[in-house]
Amino acid sequence: MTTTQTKKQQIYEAAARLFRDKGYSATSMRHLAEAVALKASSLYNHIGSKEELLRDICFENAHKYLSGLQAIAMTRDSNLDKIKSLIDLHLDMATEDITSVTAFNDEWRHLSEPWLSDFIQLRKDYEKGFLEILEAGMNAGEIHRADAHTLLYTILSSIRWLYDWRKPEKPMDTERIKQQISNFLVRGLVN
Amino acid sequence: MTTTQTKKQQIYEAAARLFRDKGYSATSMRHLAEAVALKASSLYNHIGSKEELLRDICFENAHKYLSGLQAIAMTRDSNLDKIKSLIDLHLDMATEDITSVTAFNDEWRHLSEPWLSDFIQLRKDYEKGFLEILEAGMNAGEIHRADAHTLLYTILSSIRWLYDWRKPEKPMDTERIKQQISNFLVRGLVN
DNA sequence: TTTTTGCAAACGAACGTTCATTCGTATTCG
DNA sequence: CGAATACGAATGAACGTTCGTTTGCAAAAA
Repeated sequence: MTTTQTKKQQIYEAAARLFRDKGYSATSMRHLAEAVALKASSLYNHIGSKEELLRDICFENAHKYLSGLQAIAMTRDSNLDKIKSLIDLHLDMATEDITSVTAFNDEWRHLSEPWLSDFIQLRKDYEKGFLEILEAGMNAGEIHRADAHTLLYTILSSIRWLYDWRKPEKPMDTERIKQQISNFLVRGLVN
Repeated sequence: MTTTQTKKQQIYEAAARLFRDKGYSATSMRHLAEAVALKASSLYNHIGSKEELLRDICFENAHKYLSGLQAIAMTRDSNLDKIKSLIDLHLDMATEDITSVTAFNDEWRHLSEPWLSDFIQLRKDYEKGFLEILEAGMNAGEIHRADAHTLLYTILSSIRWLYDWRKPEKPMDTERIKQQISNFLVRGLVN
């Protein structure tokens, strides 16, 4: 059974993919319309504006990351296990929705005020929560001591290629790749 | 003594910075002109076109990476030491020229044919050389066995935040950060 | 019938670029 | 020397094109 999508959903998915492939600025409404078999003017029967598309995509993903972080933070797991869960969260988001994550990492800068400030605040909140777990892990002797900011950004960046990589030359086993990345990062962290 | 720059050099540097901050498509010639205290039409006394700027920046960096790789590959170092040198190469490029590296990693996709194909070929060559060293390191038992592509892309991505990160809140000790990133990655690689 | 959807046409704005012209400063020539 | 010439650099105006978006109206769905 192929799940039926509303035209609005189709537009949002096509927009996310185009924003990823060409970037927000290089994506025109006429291109987007073509991707969903419409004319540009018809798009406005379903959406408000081009920036509204970007805005919704960015904030939807930001909230996914934040709620994922909060769920992990309130468990009773060890700090190392929390970090492993966070890495898994990023890997899952990257593999399950390879289009939208780029918006969260790259295209948000094309937001205009006041949403730009709002988004930056959400990102800061996320980083703060992640940093606290990293530092707690260091204080507990679970992970190698280093500048937490450096570790955080290195971890976040290292997963970017998964949704950034455009050449699906082989449908490689996603689970295997995820585990290898996780292994690699955790080996670099643990004491 | 402040070294005197030609207007052309100023334009290229401003362009690299704008391409990094706003992206190629969102950077207008009128913006760029303002950044070097000119009117848009005056830019064309010094440069050929907007895309020529992108092209030169992309290929200059691509060749820097490739020559760095070749120099490292022909040494008699162990494979692990070669990988350490490659990581250092990326860290050095990222910290010494924080503007242009983005072009190499992100903005090259806005090139048009035939330069786009040429650039992709250069990137493939680079990846091939890096992969060979990684695989040799695995065969020699120097680094942990895993899918080499996965390791390569994870390493390359993990360094991106250095030139991507826009908030120089503290002038943190660059050498310290570089060493911590290198430590983190090498710990994840070694057997 | 009322509401939703699609489209052609058109809007002002911004885009990269070209053009004729001007200004200042060297270089050449009488 | 002074006058004539050449040239690099900067500019405002305008070009054709594309941009995001609006409008008015027809067809389809409810």
